[in-house]
Amino acid sequence: MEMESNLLDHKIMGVEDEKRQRILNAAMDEFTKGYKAASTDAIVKQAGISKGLLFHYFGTKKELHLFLIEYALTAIVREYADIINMEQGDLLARIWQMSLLKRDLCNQYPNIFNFLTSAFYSIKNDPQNDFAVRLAALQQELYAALYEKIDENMLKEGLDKVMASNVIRWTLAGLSEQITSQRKTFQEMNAEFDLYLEQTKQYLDLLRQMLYR
Amino acid sequence: MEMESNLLDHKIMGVEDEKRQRILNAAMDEFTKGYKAASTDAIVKQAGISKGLLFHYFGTKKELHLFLIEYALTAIVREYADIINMEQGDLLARIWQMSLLKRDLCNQYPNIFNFLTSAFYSIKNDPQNDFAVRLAALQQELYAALYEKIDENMLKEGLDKVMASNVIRWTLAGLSEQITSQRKTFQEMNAEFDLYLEQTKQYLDLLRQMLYR
Amino acid sequence: MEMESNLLDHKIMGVEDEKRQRILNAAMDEFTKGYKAASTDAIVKQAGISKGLLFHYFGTKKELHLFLIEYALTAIVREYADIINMEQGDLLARIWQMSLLKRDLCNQYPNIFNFLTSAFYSIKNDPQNDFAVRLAALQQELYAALYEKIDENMLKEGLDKVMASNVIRWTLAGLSEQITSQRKTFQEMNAEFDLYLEQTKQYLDLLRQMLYR
Amino acid sequence: MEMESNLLDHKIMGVEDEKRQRILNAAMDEFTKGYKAASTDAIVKQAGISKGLLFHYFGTKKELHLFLIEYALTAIVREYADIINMEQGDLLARIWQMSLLKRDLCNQYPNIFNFLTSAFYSIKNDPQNDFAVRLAALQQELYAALYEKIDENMLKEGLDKVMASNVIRWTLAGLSEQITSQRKTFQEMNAEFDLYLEQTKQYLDLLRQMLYR
DNA sequence: TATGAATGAGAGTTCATTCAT
DNA sequence: TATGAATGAACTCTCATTCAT
Repeated sequence: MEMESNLLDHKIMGVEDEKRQRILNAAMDEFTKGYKAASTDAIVKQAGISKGLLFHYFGTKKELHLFLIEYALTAIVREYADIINMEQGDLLARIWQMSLLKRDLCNQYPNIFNFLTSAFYSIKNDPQNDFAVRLAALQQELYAALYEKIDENMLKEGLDKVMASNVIRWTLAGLSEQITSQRKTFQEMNAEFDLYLEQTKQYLDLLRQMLYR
Repeated sequence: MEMESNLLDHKIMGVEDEKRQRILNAAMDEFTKGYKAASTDAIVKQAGISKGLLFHYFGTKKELHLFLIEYALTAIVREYADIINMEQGDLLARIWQMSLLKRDLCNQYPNIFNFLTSAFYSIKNDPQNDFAVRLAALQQELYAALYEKIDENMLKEGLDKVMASNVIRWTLAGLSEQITSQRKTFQEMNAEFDLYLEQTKQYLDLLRQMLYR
Repeated sequence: MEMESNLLDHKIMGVEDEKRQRILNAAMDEFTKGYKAASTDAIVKQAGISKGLLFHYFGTKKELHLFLIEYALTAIVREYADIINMEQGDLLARIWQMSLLKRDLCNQYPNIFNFLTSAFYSIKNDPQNDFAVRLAALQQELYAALYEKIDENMLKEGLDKVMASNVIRWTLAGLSEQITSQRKTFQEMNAEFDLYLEQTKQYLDLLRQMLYR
Repeated sequence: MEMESNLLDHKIMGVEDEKRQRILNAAMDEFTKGYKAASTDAIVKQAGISKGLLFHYFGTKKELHLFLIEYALTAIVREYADIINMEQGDLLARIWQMSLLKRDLCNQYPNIFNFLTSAFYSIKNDPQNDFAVRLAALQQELYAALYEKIDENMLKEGLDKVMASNVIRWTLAGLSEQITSQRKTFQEMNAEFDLYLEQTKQYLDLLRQMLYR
């Protein structure tokens, strides 16, 4: 996962922290609607900057979108780096660690996961975008790093490793989507984070009973 | 599920079958990109009709979109009606029945499931759309009808009924999305349907082992 | 001079004559200011059409510009075709023929010569435009066809053929520019055409005395 | 020719020589593209100063343009002052003197003649610009001073004085434009200056034979 | 003086929608 | 019904100009 590439060289990285955060979050929020449906007007309005400045930083709407995707992926990879590198073969334990870390990430970028889901969707359906291939590869790599390092010996006899990790992944994804599907303000989200953790725990327990020896 | 409402009164229903099919499928294909990204030009081109005719039938792009959603939901409900009404408490068995029926549905409307997924997504993220509430309710109702009629006695002791059905639902959704994520032509899709069924069977078996007594 | 290429295949050629004329003339007028300074708003306003239609016909402002250049060159070549092909070695006589033909051309496209002068200028100063090379070649070819077929025996002893034709060309160009430099409405221009011819005749006489035996 | 007006009062004149030269030349280069096509960004970049400073000196892009025109005209008038005032009635001899002086002028302002040609063009085609009238007058005055003081007795019998000076002027203008039409770097231009002089000499000889007794 | 980040009016372009035929 | 040329509001993007430092 050598993502960090040259993100740090980007113009926007020279901007003061608080402003950058405002711009990136405004853009993530808006792009969650889908690339085409997102309006640069809405972004600058929410970020409290002028139209010109956004394009001064990012050149085009498309470049902004691609930058955001790399930025979000990088942020996640950085946040989860320890877990990714950990030798822990207990996938469910690793997922629990990840859930705990989510709070920090969502404090900084409340919409980061919804944005990425939407971005993968947008790009998948844009056949002209040759970035799609690279992005799919990155996503695959991230999934592999997060979900596939699983110790087969912990699973019930005869359980297929890949199928098991898929059931786990899809269940967690479904739960996550169910919870964020109701649009919330940032405060509400923070308030409910404990609820989210509680539910995650319950599903992880269920999956543990079902899949582990 | 009283979906059929007044769909039959719609102008398009008076059009000859083959042409209607062409129009609806062209629209589903295009709207799968997302509402905003879909182009009415592309729809009429693929359907082989004129711009004016499309708007003669549907009034506006938005009405076309909403009509399509109701139409697709209705088609699914009609196809699955027997299963929905069946007293069969074995959810996994019901899902298997549903999978078998999918082939017919996809023969008529190759893109119907992708379209609906995309449509729910588009509408969820469009706060101005007051149809969103009604649609979410319909979706919820359909999920309840399809996934929640489950005989508790078949589940392992102490297993929460709702959680179990969620795990099942999310797993099947994940599988479905994984398979259709590679864009295919219609012929390819048909060819691989058996593969899809085979995989579905394996996951259903796994879920059965996990969740049933 | 095989200019006519595929101009006739262009969308705009399918439009009714009078409207096409209006659009092309409006565009020539406006582009005479220079490419950048020309406003598509001004063009559609003068042509009495909508913004959308202009872009429906030509795609982009740049394509419109290039189309106009080819169109204007083609019109001139067609108008002067007989003269170009004529075996007449008396350049001054040929130029007089051309002057007489100008009236028809300017009746159809009042600004065609000013537009072309401006267009060559715009393109020469746009280093990114790879059309520049082809255009310069076309211009060169046209000049050669019009000005360089000169019978050396008619010139005074020892007179360089190329220098003589240059003096003629530059003098006529200077005269033409002097006359059109005062912006005129179409009616005025037509009214003064006889004046222009009169002056042309005088300069041709002068050049004849100077250069011919 | 009372051109110098209040140029010396202008802010820019207080700036150190070398820097002023850099700014004026950068602006001339850029404005040669035409007023609208010229970018203030490109000017400051080439001049090596900041955006703010340019506007501090000149107020607006338009003021900069007008200043440059007056500045360039003044520079030419100053350079040619002796020739203008000289009682020499031999126009061709005067033009030869002017050609020799051009080298110095082009050493200081490599693009000055191209800039002025372009500037006259830009302003002529901008009907809103009320400076156009005054500028045309200035240009006319300069032409009169340079080209029209011609001793009729030197011309061939019956030759119209004005027509003769026009032929001379237009021929020289055509030659000049032909030579500078190929974009050159400053070094190249300097290198070819002798070539330019050689050609000028040839055309002047030709004109002398044709027009003089 | 000198900077360059920031602005916003205005430009080119798109596309859902209309309407004469 | 059926067409597709025509419209114009809304979008992305540019660039002369301002201003806090």
